[in-house]
Amino acid sequence: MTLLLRHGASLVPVFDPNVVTHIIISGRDCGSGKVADKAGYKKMSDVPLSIPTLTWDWIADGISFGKMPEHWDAGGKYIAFPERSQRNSKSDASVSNANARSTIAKKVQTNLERRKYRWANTSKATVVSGTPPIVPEAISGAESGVSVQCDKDDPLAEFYEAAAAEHFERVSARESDDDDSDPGPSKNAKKFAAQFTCDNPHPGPVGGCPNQDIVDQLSTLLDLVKCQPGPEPRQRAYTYSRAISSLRAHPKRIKSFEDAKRLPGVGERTASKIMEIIQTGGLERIKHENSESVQVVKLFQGIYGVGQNTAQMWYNNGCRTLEDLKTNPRIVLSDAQKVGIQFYDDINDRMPRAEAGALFELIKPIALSIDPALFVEIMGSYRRGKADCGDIDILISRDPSDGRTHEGILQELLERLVQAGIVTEHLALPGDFEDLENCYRGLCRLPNVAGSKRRRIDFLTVPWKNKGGALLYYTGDDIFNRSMRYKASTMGFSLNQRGLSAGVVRDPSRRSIKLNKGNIVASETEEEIFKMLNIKYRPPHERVTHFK
DNA sequence: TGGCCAATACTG
DNA sequence: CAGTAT
DNA sequence: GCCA
Repeated sequence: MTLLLRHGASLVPVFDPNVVTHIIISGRDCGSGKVADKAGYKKMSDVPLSIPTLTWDWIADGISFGKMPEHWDAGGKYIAFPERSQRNSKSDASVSNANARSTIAKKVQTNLERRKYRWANTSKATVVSGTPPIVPEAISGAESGVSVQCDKDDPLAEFYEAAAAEHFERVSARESDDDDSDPGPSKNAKKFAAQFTCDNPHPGPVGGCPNQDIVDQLSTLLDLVKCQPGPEPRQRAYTYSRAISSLRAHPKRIKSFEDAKRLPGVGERTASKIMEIIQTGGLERIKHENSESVQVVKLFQGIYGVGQNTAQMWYNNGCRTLEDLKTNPRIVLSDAQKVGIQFYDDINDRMPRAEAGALFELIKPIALSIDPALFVEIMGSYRRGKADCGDIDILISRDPSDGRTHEGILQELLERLVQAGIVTEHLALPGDFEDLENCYRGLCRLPNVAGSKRRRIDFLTVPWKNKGGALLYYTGDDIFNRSMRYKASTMGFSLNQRGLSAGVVRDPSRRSIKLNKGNIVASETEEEIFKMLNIKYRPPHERVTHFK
């Protein structure tokens, strides 16, 4: 230590990335975790790369040479944690800006060529003659037409009330889970049904929720918490979302702390927050959490392929804007992330229901033209009847009773979709197209529509016998899924996209660890899975987020 | 105080 | 394997 | 953060 000080170094009591220029590691007993911890980071990867971690040798050599070695990283001789610099600094020389940008488009193709599969030329976006025409009004009228459509034409509209009624009983009676202990119609059900629409803006005008302001504030807080890394914020976020659901479902205005606390999923802390919102109209906590770092991290997490950890790391490295990411030579973007940045706004936009429908109506005939016996279904929020969709999920399967399967279909389909200018970029390709079960993620757009946005699209293929499990799984919504999975696990089952398994043996202390995989007992249809779990069947539009 | 929000595929 | 995504 |  004294040696360092004598040679002009200064030691700081508290690690501050703006002050500290080097981290010197002495002794081999010092693991990376320890260093990261000292610096106030969870992991070494969180430490800004601008601050080198060097071994004591750097000091020793520096002193013996009379001056510090110029290139501390030359040969990696003094690097204390090689794995840290490796992933990013490797690119220092290789990636220049212009280079990086111009390769984005090409990367997609490289991505394809990398695999052993053959693809149509992506860059040729001109439309092929076989493309079915788009019904213009389906698109152009989408903006204003949706709400109207839901009121009048939407066959799903009538289901909302029933769903709302059931929901209300569950919440008010504190029923446990989705099981079907039917207490009979409640007289409040109808009154509540009218307000349930605030939960789902689609069927009608928003604004009927008596606690909308509270919901909004808590949702804001939820958003801020969600982008923080680590399991704790994740749990808190889940708690908030439960409280919000509960609040949304509550038919009456919350007036007191006791009112709030009575809601399932609302405890002391949240009740206090609710009171603060009622009294002041806002939440101090939101201002507190909404720091620059959180905002930037949120921005970065909007990039496909960037999660909490990567976003935080980039922030710690000094990046603040999307431009920074493209410019900073230390940042190495994956192919998917490049696409994610290029179409940042498109991808983070939701599409009108009509657009999802139009895309599906383009895609389905193309799939059927390959094999008319295919089962092609759109899932996700579209299947649940939502008025806008974040992405398109398409399930493909085929009844093998005639001895044929859907093997190889996905690859063929994707080639045609690329050719037709519908699928435009790929994000993740299946490991093996010959498999009967695989998943694809990419971007698509409406061809023939000037300025149509890129939309996220997923294709999933499953063996016929798993069709029900997959449908259930990918139709969601996520809270509904979790609820079902949770119930399944408490009943000794396990539910995944392949179906419902029985005889699963779990580690008693850590239930997530399965000691025994069990056997699938229900999977071909959604109905049989519901039945097996003793849950009354719910059509997709009733699988809306609700508390238990 | 510990569990909850699972289970699985692709990327690098 | 860690991170991300569904 | 909530709940058993």
